[in-house]
Amino acid sequence: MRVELRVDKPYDFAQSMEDYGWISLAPCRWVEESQALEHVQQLSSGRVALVQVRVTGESDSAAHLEARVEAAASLSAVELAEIESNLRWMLRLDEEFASFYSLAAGDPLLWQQVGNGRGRLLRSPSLFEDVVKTICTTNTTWRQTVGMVERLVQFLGSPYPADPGRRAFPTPAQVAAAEPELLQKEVRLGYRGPYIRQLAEEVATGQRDLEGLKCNPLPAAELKKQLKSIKGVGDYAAHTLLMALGHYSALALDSEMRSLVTRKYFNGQPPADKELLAVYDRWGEWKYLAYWFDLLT
DNA sequence: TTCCAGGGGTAGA
DNA sequence: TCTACCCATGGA
Repeated sequence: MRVELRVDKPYDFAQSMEDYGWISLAPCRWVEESQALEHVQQLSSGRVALVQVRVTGESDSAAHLEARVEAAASLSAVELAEIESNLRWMLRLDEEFASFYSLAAGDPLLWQQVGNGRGRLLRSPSLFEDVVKTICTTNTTWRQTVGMVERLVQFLGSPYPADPGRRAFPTPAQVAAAEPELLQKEVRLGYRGPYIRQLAEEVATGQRDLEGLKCNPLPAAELKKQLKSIKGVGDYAAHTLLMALGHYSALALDSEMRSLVTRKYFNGQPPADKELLAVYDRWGEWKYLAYWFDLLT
């Protein structure tokens, strides 16, 4: 089965996949030989599919992608539509970057980085998955983050029938049903375990509508307030998640940003946070992306 | 041993 | 609003 996807140019698919660490987190995987994003998805029907996305061509104004879908049995039109919608969200194919590009065009160094179509940073199909992954990046190393997410998927996610070693990201109900001891001793989430389990419970019982925030017209400040009401989500995580929701006006200040900005703009002398953040003031609504590609430069 | 990683919760001022 | 202190885990 196949799903066709179209996105306005400029768009550099392979580079965009590489640009955000989520590509290294289960159940995502980059397949070098075929230059494809591989992803295991559990659909609302409960069925699990293996999806491979790659570029097939381009026209004057658009890039064309194709997703090959494999599942135990053939999927319904509704299920394929869900996969298409998941992929459009994950790759941000419907986000508008024109004003970012026109601003970036005024900065030769940044333009050199993003002009060919970067900026559509990878995200997860559900906000639940992005919140959990983001909490797993706090106060730890990237290496441990990769391990925590991998074990969450392996211990709790539903298997892809044809290759049970591949699993989908666990649903809120699956995480909520997990024994706290499993999250602690096997998944090794550390003190994050109770936060993640509590969130899963809130979402699974309908107490918290996370996915409703995805297409919510609320201003960023209000979204931030709701995100910060999740235990384990502070300023850094909330700003990372605002980025996931398509709001780039807030910077996620972490040890990495601190060290980059201190080195690059303050001669190695650590500035106050206010001063540090002010470096990107002129980018207004696009601060996050301006910083992100400054980091990758 | 101690420190600290792509921080955050809590209590006390 | 700001500050100290605590929090699991694992590598340096």
